[in-house]
Amino acid sequence: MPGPIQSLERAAAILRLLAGGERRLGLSDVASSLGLAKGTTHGILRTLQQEGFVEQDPVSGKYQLGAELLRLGNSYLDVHELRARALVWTDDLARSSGEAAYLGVLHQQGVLIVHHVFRPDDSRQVLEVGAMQPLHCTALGKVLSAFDPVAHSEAAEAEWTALTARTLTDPALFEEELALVRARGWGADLEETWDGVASVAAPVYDRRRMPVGAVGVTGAVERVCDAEGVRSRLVAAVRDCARAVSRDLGAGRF
Amino acid sequence: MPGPIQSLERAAAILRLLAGGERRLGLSDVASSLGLAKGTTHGILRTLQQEGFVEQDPVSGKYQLGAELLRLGNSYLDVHELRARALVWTDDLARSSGEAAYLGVLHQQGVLIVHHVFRPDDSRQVLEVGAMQPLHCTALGKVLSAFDPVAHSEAAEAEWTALTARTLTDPALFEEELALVRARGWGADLEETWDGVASVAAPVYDRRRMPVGAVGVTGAVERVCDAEGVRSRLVAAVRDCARAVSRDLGAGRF
DNA sequence: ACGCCCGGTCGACATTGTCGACCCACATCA
DNA sequence: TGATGTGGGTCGACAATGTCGACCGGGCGT
Repeated sequence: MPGPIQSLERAAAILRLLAGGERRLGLSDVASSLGLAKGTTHGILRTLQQEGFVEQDPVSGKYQLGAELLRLGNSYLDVHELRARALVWTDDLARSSGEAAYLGVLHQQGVLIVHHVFRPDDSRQVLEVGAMQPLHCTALGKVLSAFDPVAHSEAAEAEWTALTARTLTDPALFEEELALVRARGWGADLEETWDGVASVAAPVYDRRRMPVGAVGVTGAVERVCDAEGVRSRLVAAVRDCARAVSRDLGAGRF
Repeated sequence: MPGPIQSLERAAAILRLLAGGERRLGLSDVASSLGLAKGTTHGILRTLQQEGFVEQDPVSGKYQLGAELLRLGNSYLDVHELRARALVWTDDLARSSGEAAYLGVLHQQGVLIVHHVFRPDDSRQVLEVGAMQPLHCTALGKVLSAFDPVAHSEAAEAEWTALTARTLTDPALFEEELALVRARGWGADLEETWDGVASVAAPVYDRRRMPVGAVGVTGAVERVCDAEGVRSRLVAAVRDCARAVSRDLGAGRF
C-alpha cells in the first residue's frame, strides 16, 4: 500500500485549517477551503467531533478544535525524553540567568517550544509551550539551522519575513551567520524577532552526537547584552545548560 | 453517510493508545492491541507520521506521539473563549488566595485542566494544563457533576477508585455531597484526591446560564482549612472569581 | 413572504482502505 | 557460523468503504 490514507490526510488538513484560522469555521468554509464536497467534509468533521478532536458550537454550528488535542499534546510532553531530561537544567538556567529559559525542537519549518521556564520575577508572563518560532531570526532557530542539516534545508524553504529592522533576510548573510554559530558553538538573536528583545541559544545532542534541540534564554536587550555584545556570563550559562542536558541524554562529556 | 469514518476512528484509537502507554510502542504491539492487521496499522501509522501526529524512533522503529499534537493542542487553547476570559481573573485569584488556581472543563469522564496559575511563591511546580482530573473526588469535578447534567451522568459511569482513605466511593454519599454543593454553590475536596491536599471550586456559567467549567484553588490542607472547614476567605475569593468570569462570558449579574 | 445561505442527509458509484501472505534485516542462540 | 524467531515493512486482490453531487429543512436578512 504505497499511498497514504486519503481520509486521514484530509482530516489532518482540516485540523490544521481550524488551528490556523483564529475563529471558528463553518462547514462550507472548510469544504471550500480544501476543495472538498460538503458531504465528505461533514463525514470527516463528524468523526473528528465524535473522537473529541473538534467541537461544534451548538448555536452557530461552527467548528473549532477539540479538547482531546490538548490532552494528547500533553501526553506528547510526558513521553518526550529530551524535555524530561531538560526540566531541571532549564530551571537552573532561568534561575541563574534571571531570564526566561526555552527548550525547542525542529518541527516542520520552525522551532517548536517544548519547555518554557518563566523569568524568575513576579511579572505576568504567558506560557509559550506548543508555540512555534521562525528558524531564520531566533537564537533557537539559528542554532538548529546551523547544526541540524534537516533544519538547514527547512530554513532555506521557509518564508523570510522581516519581523524587525534587524532581521536577516539575505540567504548569504544568513549562511555567514550560521558559520559563525558553528564556529563558536552558540547562536544569538539581537532584536531580529522583536524590538528590544535578544536571545542566546546552544545545541543539545543525543547519545549519537546528533543535534536534537536547542536551549536558550530570552530577555530585554539591555539585560542580555553589554557594550561588547551578548554578556559572556549568559553565554556560559546557556552552554553549560546545553552540555548538561546533552550529558543526561547520553552524549558523554565534551 | 450514517457511519463514522472507520480509518479515522482507528487512527484516533492508535493515538489514544500511544498516549496511554508510557513508553513507545512497536507496530505489532499496536496492531495486536487494536485487533488490526499489520498492513492496515502500518498504513495508518505511516500517514499519521507524515502528518506529524506520530514520530518513529529511527533506531528501534517504535512509535510515539508527534509534535504536531502539541502545536494543535496549543491552538486549541488560543481559541478557547472561556480560558481567554478567565486568564486575568484566575491570576488575581492565585495572587489573593496565595494558592495555585485552576480552570477546568468537562472532557469525557473527567475534568480537563485548561488553565493553571502557579502558587505565588518560588517553589518548583509543574504545569498541569492538559492533564485530566477525576470527577468524583476533586473540587472541580464535584462542581461540574453538581451543575452540569452531562458531567453528572459521566460521573456515574466513571471508575470510582479510592485515591486516599477519604475518597467517597459510595454513589449515595456522592449524591448527598452534590446536593450540598448545589445548595451552597461551591464544592470542596478535603484530602480525597491526595493526602494533605484540599481544594475549593465554584461553577462558571456562559451567557445562557449554562455551566461551562469550574475554577478553584488547591493547596495544603493546613492552609486551605481551619477548624471550621474550608476558610471562608478562600471560598469567597473562589466564588468571586467564578462570578467575574461568568460575567465576562455574558452571564450577567447574579 | 420570499429567497438565499448554511448545516445536514441520502444513495449510487468506484475509489480506497483493508486483509493476510510474503519479504528482509537483525539479533539470538546453539 | 548457520539456524531461527521476531519485528518492521511491502504486495496485490477484493470488496468494503469513503466520496461525490443532488437533495432537504430551517434560520435570517431583505
